[in-house]
Formats: sequence, C-alpha cells, structure tokens
Amino acid sequence: MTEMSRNSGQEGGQPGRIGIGLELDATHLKILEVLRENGRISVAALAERVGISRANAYTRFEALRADGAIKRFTAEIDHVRAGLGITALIFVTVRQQMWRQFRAQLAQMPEVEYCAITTGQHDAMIQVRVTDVAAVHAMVTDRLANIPAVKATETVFILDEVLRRPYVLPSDRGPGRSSRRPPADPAAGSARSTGPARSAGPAGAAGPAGSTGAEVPLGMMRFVGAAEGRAQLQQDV
Amino acid sequence: MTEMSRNSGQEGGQPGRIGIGLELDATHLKILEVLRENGRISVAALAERVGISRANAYTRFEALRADGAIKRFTAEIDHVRAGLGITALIFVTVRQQMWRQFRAQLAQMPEVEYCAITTGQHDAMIQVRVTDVAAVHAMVTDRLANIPAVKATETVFILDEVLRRPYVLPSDRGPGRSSRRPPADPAAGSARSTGPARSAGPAGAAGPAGSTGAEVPLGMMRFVGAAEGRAQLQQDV
DNA sequence: GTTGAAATTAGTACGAA
DNA sequence: TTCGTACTAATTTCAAC
Repeated sequence: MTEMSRNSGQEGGQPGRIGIGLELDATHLKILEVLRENGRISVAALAERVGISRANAYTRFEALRADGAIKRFTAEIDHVRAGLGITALIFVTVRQQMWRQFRAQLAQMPEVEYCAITTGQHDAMIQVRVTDVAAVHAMVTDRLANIPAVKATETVFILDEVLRRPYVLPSDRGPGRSSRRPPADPAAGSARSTGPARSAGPAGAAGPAGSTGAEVPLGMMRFVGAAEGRAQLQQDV
Repeated sequence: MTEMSRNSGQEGGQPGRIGIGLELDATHLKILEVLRENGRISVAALAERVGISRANAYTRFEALRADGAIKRFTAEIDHVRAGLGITALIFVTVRQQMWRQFRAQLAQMPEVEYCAITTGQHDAMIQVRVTDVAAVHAMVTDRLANIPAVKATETVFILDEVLRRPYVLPSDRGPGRSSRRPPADPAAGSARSTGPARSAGPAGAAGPAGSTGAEVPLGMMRFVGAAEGRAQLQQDV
C-alpha cells in the first residue's frame, strides 16, 4: 500500500507531528537534487557529483533514507507505452464522516495513481490511468458511484502532461526563502537510487484548512471555502 | 533500426505521437512492476524476482529504457522534510494562441512540480510546492498574473496526499481489459531508476477533446466542455 | 534464453586528519 | 564529521551452451 500518512520515516506518530529528525544542509539537498534526477546512480558517482568522499556519501545517503527524507526510489514509466493512454482527474465530494471508508475504497482501486484532499469546491482529487475512455466512465459510474462516501464527482480528462519534475526542492530557488527568480530550468540529468519502498509521508497540512465555506478574496487568488464535513477531516480519517 | 523507425528510443517525439516501438509482454510488465516500487534494485535481484535469467533481465531492462517505456529513475522526496510544506493546485485558464508562451514560462518556475492540460472549465492544472502559504499567493499574483497567456486562475490547497502510487500499470487489473476487480493493493516496495530528466511527453489524447463547450451528461459523469481556444491546442503548442 | 566464470564495481570497516 | 584506504561481497559483462 501506498498510503501516505503523515509521520515520520520509521515511526508512526500523531497526525499533527512534523518533527525533523535530520537537519538538511546544503550537501544533503545537493544529494537529493542528484538523486531525484538519477535515482539509480551509484553512491560512488553520487559522491563525485556532490563533491564529497564516498564514505561521507554513504553515510548521508543512508541517513536520508532512514530519516524518511527519501521515501523511495521509483521508475517513471511511460503510461502510453504501458498501455494506459487515458488519464483523467476526478474531483470528488465526500460525504462527511465517511472519509475512512472513502480511503479504504481508494486502496482497492489500482487505476488510481494519486489522491489528494483539497480545499475548494470538492473534497478530493484523484488521478486515474486507464486504457480507454470507457474505463473512466465505468470507474466513475460503477465504482465511485457505489461508494456511499462519495456524494458527487466531476471528471476532467488530461489531454497532455506538459511538465513533471521528479520532485521540487527548496534549493531550486536558491538557498533563500520564497519568491525569487529561478536560475533557469536545471532539467537534464539522470538519477539512480536504491532502497525499500515505504509508506509515504503527509503533505503540507497548513493553509486555509477548516475554512468557513465563504469565498475569501486574497489578491488575485480565490480561496474557495471547504465543503461541509471538512471539519471532521482530522478526527474522521 | 527495425521497428523503431517512427520514434526514437531516446528522443522525445511530436506531441501527437503514440507509436509503439516495443511489444510489452507479461515479463516486461513484471519488470516494470518491480522497478516502479524499487527503482534501485540491482538487475540481478530484479531477474530473480521476475523469474528470468540475469542476461535476459539485462537485455529487457536496457530495451525498456531505450524504448522509453521507462522514462527515468527518480527518488521520491518528502517535501515536508525538504522544507516545502505547502502544496497547492492552481487551475489556469490560458488565453488562446498563447500556449507556447505559457509553457515557456512554466519552465521558468521551479516550484511547479506538475502541469497538465485538461478538459473542463480550466485549461491547465499546475501543482506547486512551496515553503509557505504566502509563497503561493506570491506565485499566483506576481508570477502567473504577469504572464499574458494567463487569463485567470483558481487556487486550491492540498491538505493531505492520501495516496501516491509510483506508476499505475495495466497489470494492476490483470491481463484483461478494463473494469475488473482489483487483486488488492500491491503497494509497498521501493523503486530505483536512472535517466536524464526530460520534458513530459503527451498523455492520452483521446477523449472528449475539442468539445463544443456545452455540458454533455454521460451517466453520472459530467463532461465539461473545453474552454475557448482549446481548439488551437495542437497547432499552437 | 540460460548458465557459469572473469573483471569490474559497489559496499563496508577501519584508522587518521 | 569527514576523508582515505583496504577488505569483502556483489554486480555487470562476456563467454559458451
């Protein structure tokens, strides 16, 4: 299972915990930078590219894995080549108090590649990969519609995936804080990595959670209030 | 080259291209299955898990990479640990005839992890990872709003990422076609991969593209028509 | 497509700076 | 902590079957 709970690497924790077990310095970020683009690089080559000794690279590599900063290593597969030419996004409104059931059902659907709980008009967005358009229809009408937790859905097809970065890092915008100019796209490269797969951690949980339901204009951005039942999110899930 | 004449193995092709250079048999899928969960496994261990000889595994492994079925290998990084605790989805309405500019600008934004062109109310969805909520605001108002190609945006925060599968494969639902019962979630594992970063290729391009703009009820699914300017998608991009 | 054996490389375990 | 080296184990390559 690929359930992402929000806790640290090896230990389970409370949902609210964010604890940092490892201070990531510039060298750590550099390692992550190489690894996200070439997950299969040897530690020796990694050490050379980062500019540290092999022994140091092994130590840091292991630390990053143990800490959970590196969750797992995966191969990016061409879905079209693999026979899954259709990608769709399904926005789901979940009936309050039924989040647990919804998550359980999700785990039973192998065509679901990604699911995130969001603010806004809907409660969750799921991304599915299937062989044909009919399969999307079947998925929505047969599978999702039969889940009591699902109140409503809205489907959108993905026509093209313009960009997919392995994983964004803070170092992408320099050592500093936020809004600065990017140093241009550092795309090319190859990465390699090794290690057992583990449950993913939680994403950011800050932000306008538990909003009131009213639209709150904030500059050009529209914070669409969460749907009813969102307040139960933490207790229910 | 024999059968791969129309697409090259290592090179990206035109957006409309779907060509299949390599026939993926059950063994290939099995290899992909292992690799997506453990991208850093050795080819020797891979051979053992798949049940083929080492040499065979090397041959197939290389073929999958050359063919492009495996695009690259990457490390999944815990964004929170890496200092990017906030994830948001920004739905963008793009001004017609300006897709090329939009895409060019995207490449200049390192905080963008993913961008897909969609049907529906909006034209594109981008996922960003940043350090704090303010950075999202800055991103939308300062960066996106200043792109002439961007007509409007709508932002939604991700409160939790419930599920992330390395990559969905057709074998997940058995050798057959579509809607069947999943064999339960085969999640855990770790993946390793290697390869240069590249711009994402086109996803499935079928579906209700070039729709009229009217809502077409189809079972429980709502096909929201594409926004104006979508017709220029292929020529413009 | 498989097996086995050689050459290379990776991973580990020390000390020393 | 980090580096450098030596030792051990594993992997990749290449041969023949």
